[in-house]
Amino acid sequence: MIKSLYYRVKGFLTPRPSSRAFRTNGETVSDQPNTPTLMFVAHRHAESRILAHLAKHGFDDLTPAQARVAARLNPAGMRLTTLAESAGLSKQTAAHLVSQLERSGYIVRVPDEADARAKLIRVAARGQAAQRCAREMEAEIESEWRDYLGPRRYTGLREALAELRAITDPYM
Amino acid sequence: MIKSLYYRVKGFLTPRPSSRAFRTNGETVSDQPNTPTLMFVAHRHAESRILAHLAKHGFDDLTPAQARVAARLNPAGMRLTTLAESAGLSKQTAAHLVSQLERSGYIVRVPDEADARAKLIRVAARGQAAQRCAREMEAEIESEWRDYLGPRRYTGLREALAELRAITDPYM
DNA sequence: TCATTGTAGTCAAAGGATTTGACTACTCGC
DNA sequence: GCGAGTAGTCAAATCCTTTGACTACAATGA
Repeated sequence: MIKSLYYRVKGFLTPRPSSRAFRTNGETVSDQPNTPTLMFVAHRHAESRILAHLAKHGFDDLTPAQARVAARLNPAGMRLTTLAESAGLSKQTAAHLVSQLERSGYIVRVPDEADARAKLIRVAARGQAAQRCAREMEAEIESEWRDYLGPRRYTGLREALAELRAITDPYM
Repeated sequence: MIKSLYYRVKGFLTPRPSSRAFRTNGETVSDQPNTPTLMFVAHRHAESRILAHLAKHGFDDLTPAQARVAARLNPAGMRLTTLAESAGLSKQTAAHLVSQLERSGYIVRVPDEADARAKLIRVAARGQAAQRCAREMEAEIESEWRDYLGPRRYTGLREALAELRAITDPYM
């Protein structure tokens, strides 16, 4: 028996409500996509809520791609190539988004003392404010997830995802 | 003590190796991003491998966005609106991608008997072949992840993700 | 020292993806 | 039938990403 398709109700193992097809208006839709797709769905949900939260607090000039790349920046400063690699973008795409973020006042580019070819991308005051704003919603979402799954399972989820980085994140 | 930052080695609780900063060439990079970002990283890895696998087997005219939308189709047929909603796209974007997929022979649009306004998007033979091809790599990735995390933790990951759909997937 | 090789970042053009707003055709409930 | 709502389309504008070529500086080793 495939255990994961069942759950416990009043002491019995019962098919999950989600394991039926739904929307049966002439079309049928199978459920439980593969694991990567499940990750995509949850990520998209979180991202759009964070973006909406930012927009509501005055950071309404951030596009999704800009926000995604800005989320990886730390105050200490980062090189473009490192940023691109960590965000999974080409240097050109990263440079394009960084230029937009610079124009909007979220970041600044300063020379890198250690290497005259390089520049450090630093989070400006406005960028730090945006990061704080984003972190508010992130915390809210994570606590919703923790409440829904329970602390034990939520921690397990996070740890499993963190460890998967070792075999999925080319930046590591 | 924050438990999740520690792991068990030879009976002791030890800081995770990943909880140091890395890339210390003048820049520092903090690690362990938030949970949604961890999901994003793993999903991106899987998606690009699936796309590469498809390209290697003759499905090299699929763009990422096309593949993402095609992955949600089932052979029974689906309406555009349903597809758009399930993929998290606007109707217009979905229609655009579906037209491309139709031109490339992956899907066909047939009238919906139940509603003269609607059409059913059906996966054509080429589309079914592509879906089989994609599923090969999906299975490979899932089994790698299972091997890496162990069956127990992998199942926990999958179940947690599946249950999160209830509060993150507007389509459900 | 100087030539070679490689890395950091930029420019520009092309194409792909997505949104916005307006529109037609059809359905459903009253 | 009539009004409100739904399924899908058209077109324009914008955003995102890739490709290829390029400049400037760094690191290596003869």
